[in-house]
Amino acid sequence: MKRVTLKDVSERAGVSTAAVSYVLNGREGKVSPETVDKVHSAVKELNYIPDFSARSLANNKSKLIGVVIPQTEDQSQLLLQNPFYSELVCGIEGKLRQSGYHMILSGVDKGAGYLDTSMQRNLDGAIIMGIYQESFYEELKKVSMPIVLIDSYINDSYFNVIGLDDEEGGYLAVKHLIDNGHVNIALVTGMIRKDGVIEKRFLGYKRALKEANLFYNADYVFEHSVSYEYGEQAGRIIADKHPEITAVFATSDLVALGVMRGLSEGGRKVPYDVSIIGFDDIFYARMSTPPLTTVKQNITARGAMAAERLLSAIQNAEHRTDQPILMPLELAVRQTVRKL
Amino acid sequence: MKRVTLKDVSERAGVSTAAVSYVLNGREGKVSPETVDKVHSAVKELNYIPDFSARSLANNKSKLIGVVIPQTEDQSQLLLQNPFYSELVCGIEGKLRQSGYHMILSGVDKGAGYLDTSMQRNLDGAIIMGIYQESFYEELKKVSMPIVLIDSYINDSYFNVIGLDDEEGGYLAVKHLIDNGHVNIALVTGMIRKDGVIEKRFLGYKRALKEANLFYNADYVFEHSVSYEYGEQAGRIIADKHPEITAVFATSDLVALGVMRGLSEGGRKVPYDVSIIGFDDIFYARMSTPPLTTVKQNITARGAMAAERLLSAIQNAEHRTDQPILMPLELAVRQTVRKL
DNA sequence: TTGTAGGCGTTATCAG
DNA sequence: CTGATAACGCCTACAA
Repeated sequence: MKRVTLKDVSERAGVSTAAVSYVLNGREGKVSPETVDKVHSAVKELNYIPDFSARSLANNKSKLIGVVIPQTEDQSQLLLQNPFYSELVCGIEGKLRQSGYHMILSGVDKGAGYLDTSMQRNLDGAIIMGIYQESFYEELKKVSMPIVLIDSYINDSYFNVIGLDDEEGGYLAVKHLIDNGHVNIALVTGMIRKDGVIEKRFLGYKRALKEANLFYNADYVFEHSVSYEYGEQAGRIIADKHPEITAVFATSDLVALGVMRGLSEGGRKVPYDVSIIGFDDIFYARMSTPPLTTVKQNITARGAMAAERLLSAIQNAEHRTDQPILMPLELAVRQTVRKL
Repeated sequence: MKRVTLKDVSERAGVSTAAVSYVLNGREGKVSPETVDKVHSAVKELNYIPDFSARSLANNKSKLIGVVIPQTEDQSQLLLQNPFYSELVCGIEGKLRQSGYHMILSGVDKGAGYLDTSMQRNLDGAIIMGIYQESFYEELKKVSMPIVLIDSYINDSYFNVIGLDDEEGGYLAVKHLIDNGHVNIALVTGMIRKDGVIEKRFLGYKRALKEANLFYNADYVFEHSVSYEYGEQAGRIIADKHPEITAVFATSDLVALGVMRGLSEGGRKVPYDVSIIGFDDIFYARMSTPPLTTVKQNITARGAMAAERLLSAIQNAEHRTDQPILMPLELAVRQTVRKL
C-alpha cells in the first residue's frame, strides 16, 4: 500500500501543501473556507494518514509519551505482575489515547539511563513510576521535557509529582488496628528507602504507635521486598515465632496477601488469631478470603491524573504545572481486622 | 540541550556523514578501520544519539512494535487488570527491548481500526491479543506488516499465530474432574464466540464428557463474560440452585476465582462440596485459598515467543514465518479438586 | 574507501 | 489568503 502524502492531497485538492498543512493543524483562520472544504474532501477520498515521523522531525513533537515502570529484581521483566502498576497503566493509557497520544511502555535497564530512549524517540514527556538512583533523575532533567513522577518523594521542583499522603495512610492503617485493641503490631514491608513511599508509611506507623503510647519494637519490622513471596515468608515467621503479635500492617496489598497465606500455613487464622491491613486496594484485595481491609487509593484515577497533568504541562510548554498533587486516601474496611 | 546530529559527528571525526552512517549501521566493511575508530570516538565524545524519527522517515523502519490488548466492556480501559494480559505484556516487552525495539501499548477504540495508528507510527509490526471483528483483520492486512496473533483462531495464513491447544486444555481439565469421580460438571465461561479460544475449550469439555459417556447438559453451561464478577455470580447460582453439581470447569482463572467466592458466599465449601478447575495459571491462581487447580500455560514465555516470532518475521521481511506455534499445556494440580 | 547530493513527509518562513 | 521553499536528521545511490 503506497503511502498517500501531503503532496498527493494538495495536488488532488488543487492547492499548495502549505494550505493542506494548515487545515490539518486546525489553523483554519489562515485559509479560505472553500480551500478547507477542498482539502477535507481530498483527504477523505485519498484516505490520507499523516506520518508522525515526518511531523516529529519537522517540529519536534512526537505525540509519544514514555511510561516507565520498575522491573523485577532480576532486572529482566516489568513489574506489571503487581496489579498496582497495571492499574496505573490502564489509567494512563486511557487518558493518553483519548487525547491523541501514544504510550511507549518500558522498563529501564539497570544502570542504563532513559536519556537515550527519550532522545531517540523525541518523547513529548514521560511518566516515571517507582524510585531510582539520583543519577537517573539528573539525566531526565537534561532532556528537558515535562515529567510526572509517581511514587517518588524526590524534592525537586523540576518534576511534577502525583503523590499520596503516604505518612497519613500508614497512620490511618495502624490507628485502625490500635482502635480495634491491638498492641503488638508488626510491619511487613519492602525495603525502606530514603525518599520512597514506604519510608513515609513507616513513619505513619511509628506516629500512630507513639500517639497511643505504644512501644516501637524494631523486632516487629519485617523488611525485605515488595512481593507476595516475601509476605508469605514473613507471615510464616510471625506464625512460628511471634505468638504475641496480633496484627500486621503490610505496606502493600500484594505483601499483605502473602502474609495472609504465610499466617494460615503457620496455622493461624485471619482475622481470628491475627488481624491484617494492607495498602493500595488493588483489584485483588477484595478477592482474597477473607477480603482484605486496606488503605484505599484510587489507582486508576491516579494514572489518569498523571496523564492529564503531563498533557497540560506539555501544552503549556512548562515543566511543572502546579504544586504536587496529593490524591485522596481512605480506609476500606473489610474482613481482616478483628476487634480484640 | 541542543541535538547532536550525524553531521556534527562527521565534522568532529573529520569524515563524511556517509561514513558515519555506515559505521553506525554496522556496514563496517565499507569503511577503513581507522575511520571506524575515529567515528566511534567522536560519537562518544559528543554523546551522539540518533533520531529515530529521521531514521524512520529515511528508511521506513521505526523499531516500534504495536501491541494491542482488549478493553473493558465499556470500551474505555485496557484489560490489563486481567493478569493474563499483563503477564503476556511482560514477556513481550522484555524480549523487544532486549532487541532494540520499543512497544506502543494500546487498546483500540470500538469500531475504529488500527490502520491509522500503524501508518502514523510506521510500525514495524504488531502483536494483537484477543479477538475482533472480521473487518479489523482485513484492515490489518492492508498495512502489510508482520503480525502475530495471540488467542485467535482466525484461519488466515497471512498471520502468525502463537496458540495453544485449547481444545486439549479443556479436555484435560474436564477429564481430571471426571477421573476424580465427578459427573455433574458445570462450565462457567465468557461468551463462546466462533473462532475464539473459549469455543475450543468448550469443545474439549464436551469431548471429555462424551468420552466418559456423560450427558451434556446445556443447563450446566454458564456463559457470560470473562470477569471475576461474573464468576462470582455464577458461583452463587450454582450454590443456590444446583446442589447436584459437584464440579466446575471455568475457562479462565479469573472467572474460577470468582466462582470460588460465589460458592463460598452461597455456603458451599471448595473443594469439599464443589471442586473447581481453572485455565491459564495466572499468578493469582496459587494465591487463592485454597490454591487453584488449573490448566497451566506459561504465559510470559508465550509473550516472549510472540515477540521473537515477530522480530524474526520482520528481519526476514516476510509476514509469516512458519506454521502456527502451539505452546505446551499441563495440569497444575493444587487443592481445589477433591476425589469423590 | 570516501564524499556529495537527493529524497523521505511535514512544518514554517517569507514573499507574493 | 496563498504558494514556493528551506529546514528537520538520516540514509543511500552514485560519483570520485
